[in-house]
Amino acid sequence: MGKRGEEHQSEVLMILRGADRPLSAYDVLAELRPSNPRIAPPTVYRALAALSDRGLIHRLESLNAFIACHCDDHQHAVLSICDDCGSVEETEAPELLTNLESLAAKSGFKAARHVVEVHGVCSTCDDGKPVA
Amino acid sequence: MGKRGEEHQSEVLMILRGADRPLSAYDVLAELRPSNPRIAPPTVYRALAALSDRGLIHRLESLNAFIACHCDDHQHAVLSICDDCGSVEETEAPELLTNLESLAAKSGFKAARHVVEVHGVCSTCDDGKPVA
DNA sequence: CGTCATATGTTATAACATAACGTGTCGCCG
DNA sequence: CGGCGACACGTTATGTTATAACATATGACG
Repeated sequence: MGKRGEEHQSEVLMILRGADRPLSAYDVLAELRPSNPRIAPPTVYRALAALSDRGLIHRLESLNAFIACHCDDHQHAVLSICDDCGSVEETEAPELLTNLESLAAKSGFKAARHVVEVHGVCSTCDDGKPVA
Repeated sequence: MGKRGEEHQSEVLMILRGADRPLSAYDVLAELRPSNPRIAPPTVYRALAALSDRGLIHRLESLNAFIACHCDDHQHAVLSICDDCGSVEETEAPELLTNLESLAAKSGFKAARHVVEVHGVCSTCDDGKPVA
């Protein structure tokens, strides 16, 4: 089997980069199937976990879905999720996340990982309905 | 059937208040079963959704689980989740969340709901292993 | 060349969540 | 008072997300 794992990772990354919205693990699986008919969920999840560890994708915890990362600073990204069109914006906010850590640290909590997601309506969708 | 729904809500709230760790919807279901043998998942999810709307419980998106809320300010809570013992601390951080909103607003995004969760190790667990 | 450690593939199932439909309750209007 | 319409709740069934457990392939090393 050798390096099939890494090949899956790059294939998954391509798929996510080509998507204009978050994809679930099973969405990715479905896109993988044509070229890899016998692929199974654990393979996809392993590839997603590895890519996430390497800082190449974000997992959207509140959506159970994934997007390719476009940040310089993967660890300090804030994700703005449009509940209307499903698009996601990445914003880098190192200061805010530092504040968050120090806040937690006040009670002796050692932060290792952050989940910062904002749900709302993106500017494009908001323009479509300025009044209501 | 009348008010059975609200009765379920208060029973669910009691269960969550009595728990010292986050409970999944199915954990709650299991605790409801003895007194309500025929209860089904949608009933539990409806009760949880209603309690969440009312600001009485938090949903932990990164855990797919729920805790009772002890905050004054439910909307502006930050949740610190110990990956070691599973305990969760609620911290109120209205300023931080205001900053978060204005950050998102810079690109025209209208925030409606936040998910701010920090994973790490709580002070109690950290004391247990000061070196490693 | 054997065997051990590790990564990957595969099967099966566990855990989480909701769609869709049936049924009871209540208010409203005749 | 009785029927009927709206809505909430219960129930069945199923869809979606995730991982445990085991099988198999690969490569390192003696």
